[in-house]
Amino acid sequence: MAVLDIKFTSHDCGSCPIRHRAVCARCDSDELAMLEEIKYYRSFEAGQTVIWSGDHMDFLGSVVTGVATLSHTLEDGRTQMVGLLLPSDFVGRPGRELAAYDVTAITDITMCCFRRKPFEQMMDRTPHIAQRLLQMTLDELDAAREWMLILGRKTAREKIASLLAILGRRDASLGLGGPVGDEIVFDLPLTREAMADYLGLTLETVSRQVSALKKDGLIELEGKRRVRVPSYDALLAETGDDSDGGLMV
Amino acid sequence: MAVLDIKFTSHDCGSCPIRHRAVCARCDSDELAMLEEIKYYRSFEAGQTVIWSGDHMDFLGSVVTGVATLSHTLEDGRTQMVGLLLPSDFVGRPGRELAAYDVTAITDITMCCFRRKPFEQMMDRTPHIAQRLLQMTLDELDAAREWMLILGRKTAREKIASLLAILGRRDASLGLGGPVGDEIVFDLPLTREAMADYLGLTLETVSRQVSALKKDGLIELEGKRRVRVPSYDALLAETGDDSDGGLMV
DNA sequence: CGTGGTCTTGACACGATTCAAGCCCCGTGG
DNA sequence: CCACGGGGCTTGAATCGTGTCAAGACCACG
Repeated sequence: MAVLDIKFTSHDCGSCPIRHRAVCARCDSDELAMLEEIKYYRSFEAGQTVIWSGDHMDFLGSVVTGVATLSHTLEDGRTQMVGLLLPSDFVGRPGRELAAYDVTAITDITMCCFRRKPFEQMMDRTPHIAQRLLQMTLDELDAAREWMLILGRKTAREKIASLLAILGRRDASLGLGGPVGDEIVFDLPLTREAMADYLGLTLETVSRQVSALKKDGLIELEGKRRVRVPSYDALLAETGDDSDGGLMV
Repeated sequence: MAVLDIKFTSHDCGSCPIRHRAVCARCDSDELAMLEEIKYYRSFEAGQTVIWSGDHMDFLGSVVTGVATLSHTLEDGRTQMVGLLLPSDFVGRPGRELAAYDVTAITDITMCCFRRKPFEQMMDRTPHIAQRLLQMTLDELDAAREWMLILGRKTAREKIASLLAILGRRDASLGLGGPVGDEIVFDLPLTREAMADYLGLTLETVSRQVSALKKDGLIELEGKRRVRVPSYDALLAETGDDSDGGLMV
């Protein structure tokens, strides 16, 4: 997490760490200047709720640093995570005033927030923002569908393996802990309970299956939150996906 | 299904039954004329596969009549439906050449197909199409997230009740079988197996829970495929969602 | 050194799956 | 006209995986 935990304080889009991946990725300098007019930063500590489902949202925004979650809760307390928000991910839906999900910071986070009305007006005028948002939304939809397969059809062991594979793939693509053979190492930004809410399991089952994968030599733990995967391919074989990798993008 | 089963043969967008809900909804007459240039119709019979995951797709398109599904299959045969495509729903992803999911007709269907390349060029030029596609994609993402909650956290009984509530809500919104009290009646376009693939269950469990809901008076069946719900509110109470209706849109 | 949060492990219960048998309905062919 | 066959569906019995409840370990922090 070291890289992601740096508090981002500058107000200059030019030096923003998510400049080229967020909703503003395609904007030119004029458009960025307009965004600077309507944006502000907010920070939340790990564990804080950013927004409650049903709340009025007067902003839309991007996660700049840290990790947050989107989740649904049933009245009896069962909760299902429906989105894992990493740096550059977008929060809120243009045209919707009331939040549809709970948003919770699970590490300390910084968000870049745009005032709703001017942002929506800007979306209508500058296609670059809408184009990028469409691309990001299509990516999220793909991720949601892969996730649905995990929730609906995989065993507990396959679910854990899939989650670790997804997190590992992401960190590998960021170039943290470069590839040595197909070994990968990464930090787990989720508690056992958050993993359970992601996967539709109980935290006890998560704990048992993590232990089982460890016993079988598929993963090693340094502390509770740092994971070493000696063979990424061996891990993939435990996900139940097609042998070609499964995680088509 | 009577209304949806009508074969649509005209090539004139003006009289198209999904003119105002599909990806072309915002297009003006000039834009429609351009679409007419690059479109063609295809029909598939119930049970036919429209596209296999991994196939090259040389078109994008909309379901005009009938019902189709999007699904993932694991190598050992477990399958999870990840999309239920109703008239006006869009198939394919701009910029992606290879299909990511299997598309299957579950009733006879008609599709309005656009040749890929010219459609993608047109998307870049005319914001009306991209705007509408963004809106539709955001709706699908919401549906996928509601679906994830169902898959991850609901019991078999709640899953069945939720699916029936979703299908009933849709048919009610189309004004078929108008509201009498809160009774609704609708056709079930899905087999027990398709319902199972939707909900991450086995077909036996689906059958058992449908029987249980029937025994408890929450639904009545006329034949296997026509459902009467005497009280929609009572059905909602079985979904496990918040009492306020849960299905926020 | 105590406290609280997080995680692990065990024993047991229960809900969903699996495997199997048979029903219902409709279309086909004798 | 009826027998036959098959697809879709239902139901039962046994099994298995995951959830539930409970106890305790580990670790950071005051």
